[in-house]
Amino acid sequence: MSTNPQNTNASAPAEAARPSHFIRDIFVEDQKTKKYGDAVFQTRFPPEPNGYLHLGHAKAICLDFGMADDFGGLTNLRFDDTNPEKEEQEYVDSIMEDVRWLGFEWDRLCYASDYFDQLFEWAIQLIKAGKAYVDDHSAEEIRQHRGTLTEPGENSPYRNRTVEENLDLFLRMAKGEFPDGTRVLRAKIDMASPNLNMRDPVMYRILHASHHRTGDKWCIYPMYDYAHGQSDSLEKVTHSMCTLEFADHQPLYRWYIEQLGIFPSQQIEFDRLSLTYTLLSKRKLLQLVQEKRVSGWDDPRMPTLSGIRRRGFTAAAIRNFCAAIGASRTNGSTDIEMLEHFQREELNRTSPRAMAVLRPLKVVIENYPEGQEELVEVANNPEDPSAGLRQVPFSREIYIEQDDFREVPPPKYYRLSPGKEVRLRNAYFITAKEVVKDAAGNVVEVRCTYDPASRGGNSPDGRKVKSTIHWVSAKHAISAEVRLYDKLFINPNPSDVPEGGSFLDNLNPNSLEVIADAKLEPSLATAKPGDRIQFERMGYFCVDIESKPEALVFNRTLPLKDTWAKIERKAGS
RNA sequence: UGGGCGGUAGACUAAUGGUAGGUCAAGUGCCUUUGGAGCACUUCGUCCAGGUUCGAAUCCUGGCCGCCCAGCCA
Repeated sequence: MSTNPQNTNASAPAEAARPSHFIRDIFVEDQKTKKYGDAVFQTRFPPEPNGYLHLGHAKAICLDFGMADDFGGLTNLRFDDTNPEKEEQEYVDSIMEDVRWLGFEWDRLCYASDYFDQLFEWAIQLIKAGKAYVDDHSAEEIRQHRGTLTEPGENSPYRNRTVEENLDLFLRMAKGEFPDGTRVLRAKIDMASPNLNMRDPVMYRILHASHHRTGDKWCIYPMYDYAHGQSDSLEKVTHSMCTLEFADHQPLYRWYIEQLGIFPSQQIEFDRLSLTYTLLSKRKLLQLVQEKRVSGWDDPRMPTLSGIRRRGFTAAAIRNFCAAIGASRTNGSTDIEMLEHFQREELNRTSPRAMAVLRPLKVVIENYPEGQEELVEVANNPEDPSAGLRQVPFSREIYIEQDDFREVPPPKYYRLSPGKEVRLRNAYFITAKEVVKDAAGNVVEVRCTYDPASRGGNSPDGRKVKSTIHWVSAKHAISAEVRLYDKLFINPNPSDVPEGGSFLDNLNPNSLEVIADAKLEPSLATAKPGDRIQFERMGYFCVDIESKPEALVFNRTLPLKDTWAKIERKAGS
């Protein structure tokens, strides 16, 4: 079946229960009425290999493969490669990788280009039946004859050519006798149809372009509408799911199938995924890549599957998210927080913890013996005792987060400040005594004392402390580059721009902050690309693909929820 | 303005003529060696107007609002 066992986490709880939605209802009904007899349900995921897959495709993939899985059916991966000018092998490779990463395996690998011969034969059949004709009009002339949304189109003067003449011309088109754009093959339907797709749609255009799979065999290529339904039909696809903008194409999808008398696949349209603060348009994502607004298709800020994978997102979280949003026919916009929720839910459960100080502030513990060091025992994951324990070195000089000390604490600030006591996680209670400042008046060091009796983090006298902060022993710390990623856009709807503006105006100038020299606990020295770790109190991170043992690089996947930041924000506003 | 498709809390989504429910977000409290996590509680909704019905989010009529369509792209 389609779920790839390599990508399912055996220890993970069952994925979210399948909520009902209208597509599931159709499957249930078709199963009940045995609409397709004893044949198993067949679906397909039909990307055009002209870009990288993104979260919108993840929704489609989960629906195509997920529905088939749930009903004992099969799913094909089919590349919709009818336009040689935009399609490349690089994209087909990335698409296969992404589908598998998401956790799915196709039954058959197909290409629309596999059907070029059959499609050509069917075109001849339609010509012979008087249902298709060669039009000598230019693209411009065809457009002029198409009419408008409110006015019918006009018949082309070439519409009534004889079958013989159409056949001759079409064959010569295929032989390469005519230059690009000089003729097309059109279906003869109805130029007065209120549905513009039915106004004698183009079936074939002349394109002297090399195709990534068929090479130079063809110089005419079928249009999407002429290829898609028949491809579905050839693969015996029972449920052909696509997005809402194709609803107007359904009459044409059915027209070709009916005229040809072939297996009747049914098209079902659902709403495209729209996410706040996120752009899910291949064209615009391509622009970001080409204009180098991001480092590439796999920039961790990109909503591409390769981007969020590099960012540290997990396939299971994306699947759970897709299950939660379901499918409908309403166009709305899902809060990005929903996606982040499912990601945090999984990472909280599965990520080992470590201590890392992103913006170091030196702390000297004055009453801790000079030269002394010790190992403290720390849980790898408090959510998962089976993750075990590790030893973390402690010594007289440590780093804490700059944010965890305030010389003048604001109200409700529980962390370190002069005279206040806090707990160093898994280590000791310390009390701030005095600060050391540089010439500019910045605090560069905090002098503290510790309570030797509080080892492990509890005082025998039962004394409570308001806050626990993380730390790293200065002597043992390792350095790493940490990349803090934030939303790529500042506007919930990146496409929402004033007249004459561009979505680029909504780019978040602070979407990436690089910390060159973060201080990490030494256990992180062996972290490998792809490893996911929670830096305690800071967020979920993963080791970047560029990371090397001597030059570690961590990406922030998501910050932890930050209640203090919320309090501060409210106090500030 | 022709055609197609839709409107359920701030967001997404159930309820298929019979108690408007779930998730996210927001808020309050509890708990806590991550201001994390967890737990409990709370706020907030059927686009409008008529009609059918014992009963309407659901069916009917009429409005209003939103999205899609005039590529030899998919």
